Amino acid sequence: MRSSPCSKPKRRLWFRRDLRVEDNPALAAGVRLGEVVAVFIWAPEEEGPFFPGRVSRWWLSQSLLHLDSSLRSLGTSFITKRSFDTASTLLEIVHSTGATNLFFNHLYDPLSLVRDHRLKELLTARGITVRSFNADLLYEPWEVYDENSRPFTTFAPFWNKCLSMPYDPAAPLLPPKRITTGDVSMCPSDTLVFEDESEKGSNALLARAWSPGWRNADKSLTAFINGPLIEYSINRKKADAATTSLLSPHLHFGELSVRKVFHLVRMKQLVWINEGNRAGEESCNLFMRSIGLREYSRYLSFNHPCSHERPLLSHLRFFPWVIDEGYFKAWRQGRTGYPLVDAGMRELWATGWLHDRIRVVVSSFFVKVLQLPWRWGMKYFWDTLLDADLESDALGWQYISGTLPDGRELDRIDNPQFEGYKFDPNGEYVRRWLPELARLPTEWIHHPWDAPEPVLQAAGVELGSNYPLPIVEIAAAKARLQDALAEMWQLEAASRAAIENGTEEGLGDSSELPLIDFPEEMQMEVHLEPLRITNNSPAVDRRHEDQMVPSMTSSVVRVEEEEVSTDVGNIAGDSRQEVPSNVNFDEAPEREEIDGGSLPTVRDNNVVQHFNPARLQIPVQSMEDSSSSRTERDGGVVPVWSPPTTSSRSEQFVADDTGITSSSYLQRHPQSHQLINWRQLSQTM
DNA sequence: CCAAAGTTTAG
DNA sequence: TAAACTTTG
Repeated sequence: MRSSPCSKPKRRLWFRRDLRVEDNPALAAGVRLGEVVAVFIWAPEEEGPFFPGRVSRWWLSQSLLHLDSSLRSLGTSFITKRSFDTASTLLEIVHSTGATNLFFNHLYDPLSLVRDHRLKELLTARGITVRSFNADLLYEPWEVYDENSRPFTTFAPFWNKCLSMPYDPAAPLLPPKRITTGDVSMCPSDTLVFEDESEKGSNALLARAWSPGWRNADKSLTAFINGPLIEYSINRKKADAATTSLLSPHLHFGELSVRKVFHLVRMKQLVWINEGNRAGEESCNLFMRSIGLREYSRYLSFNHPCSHERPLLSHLRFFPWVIDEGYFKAWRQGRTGYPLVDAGMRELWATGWLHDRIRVVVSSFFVKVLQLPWRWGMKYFWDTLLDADLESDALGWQYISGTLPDGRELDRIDNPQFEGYKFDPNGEYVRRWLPELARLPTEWIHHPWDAPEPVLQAAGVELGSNYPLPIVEIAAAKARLQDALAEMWQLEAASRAAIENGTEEGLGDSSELPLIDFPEEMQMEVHLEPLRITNNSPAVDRRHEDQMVPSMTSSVVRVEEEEVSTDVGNIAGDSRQEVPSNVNFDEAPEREEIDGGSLPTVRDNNVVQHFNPARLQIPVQSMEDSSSSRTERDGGVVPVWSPPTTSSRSEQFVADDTGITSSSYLQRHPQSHQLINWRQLSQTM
């Protein structure tokens, strides 16, 4: 009965961030149709500045081991390849295994959008059938549109729409019972190295707290749903308790299917609704909302692929960021003088983890009090977080920075002292992570600078010596922020006027300037006590350019013994900008229908993109272009990701008939609702 | 019933 | 911080 090997379709299955065998549509499709060769390609240099950080690489390595053993026990081998060019490596594997098909699951970060499209063209041109699937989202970004068939630009209506779609997210697929392996005798695996010697010690600690791998992810999900979920609505505000799901790293690497999460949580919710358990019901809503934010981050990334490096609201281009690496360093080290902020930063450093609320606190402090460029902070998160996720982190930082239409107000400064008493009322969190303040009474724990001298003495705290005074006073930060915003609006107005007058070189249209790189070695002298800024401090160094992230290697000092070393940033310091490839999207077809499946594609008729991963420049889909064509659930037709049109109408986030009343802030600054005009940008890029 | 005062909530 | 929602006089 066996057909000859030649006539049997041979699938190649390309794993990326879908490291599971359960509910993996690409895997399921492959298994259904023939022999399968499973592949993982490690080409981190292609990620440009977003080379994974130490903890993230550790997780990946563990997850791959786990997947490898699953695949082997199902009957197939798992090929791993070290590569500097995914495309050529894939071609190589295709040839050496005689594969006729390539299956994989979608990714939505800007780099993958471009790379996957290019790969598909490349392989299709060589007679390989390529199919791609949704394994990462409840609904594909191109399935969710508003009543005018345009993409949503704010979260709440987006999420409402997701929750009221005419069809449910696909039900999870069971793992295959057995996988027929393809011939891999000509395709040896490379041994992948994810850590260097200096990182081993720190990584060993991670294994005590975390268990990567899809089966463990599944266990964590079950444990969460049967445990903390019911109290989630109450507990999620506490910085110090393990009451969140802790699923984000599992989700990032696709060890866990969000669709499974969705269906299990909803089943639980129905039970609680039946029991009349309001808190449980609400907990499910809130938890699913945070899953929704993850969905939205992909949605935004798909519709605005530059969101990881450029503000989505155009006026933010004119914000005069404070360029102060001393601030940056103090923030990273947890030496800002604000206990809640510092505790968070120490926890992040020590564990690669941070409670969601604390992420908001430290990033909002970073942007609003220190006024450092948000991309620096995002990069540091990227390097240190176990669940570092480009789309989610870009969404978070843009939200905090006020560069989203529904983000935090630009002129709002949260006071870490008050937030401290809100999220850590007893100071336990601060005491855990700041041993130098451990003996301070709760009354003063979140504002030691106000404490009477005898109290400080009794607690062994010497401000300015073993714990810093506030690096910037809140009142000074407020004043400074007002100045910066005034300057920003002035420049924005000037620029608009210049453009209207046809004086093309609009004043300070800074996003067109090259991003400024920092010198490799920074001669910041190590001041244990960073300069304090008060109301009468001299002017700070401000710049409008959206700067590159400075190298963190050279500037981090050991302040505590437990700070192993600064491997966190060492990758960032390497020069790995050498992955140039010119991408030309000229030939993209209008509509893709290849073996029933296709992936999001990028197309640009006018411009040959010089694709430099270190600085992605992709023309962005305009609101008007959004195709409204519907997608079938699995492997259906996908709208081509279209280029900007020539129309120059700028997108508005209107707060009109939908009943969103505009705040006084918005009345003063209506531009706060206006998306950056990507079309204009892309024409000059 | 209204308005003021208090409470909650936001990624 | 500030807006929306709830409680109270």
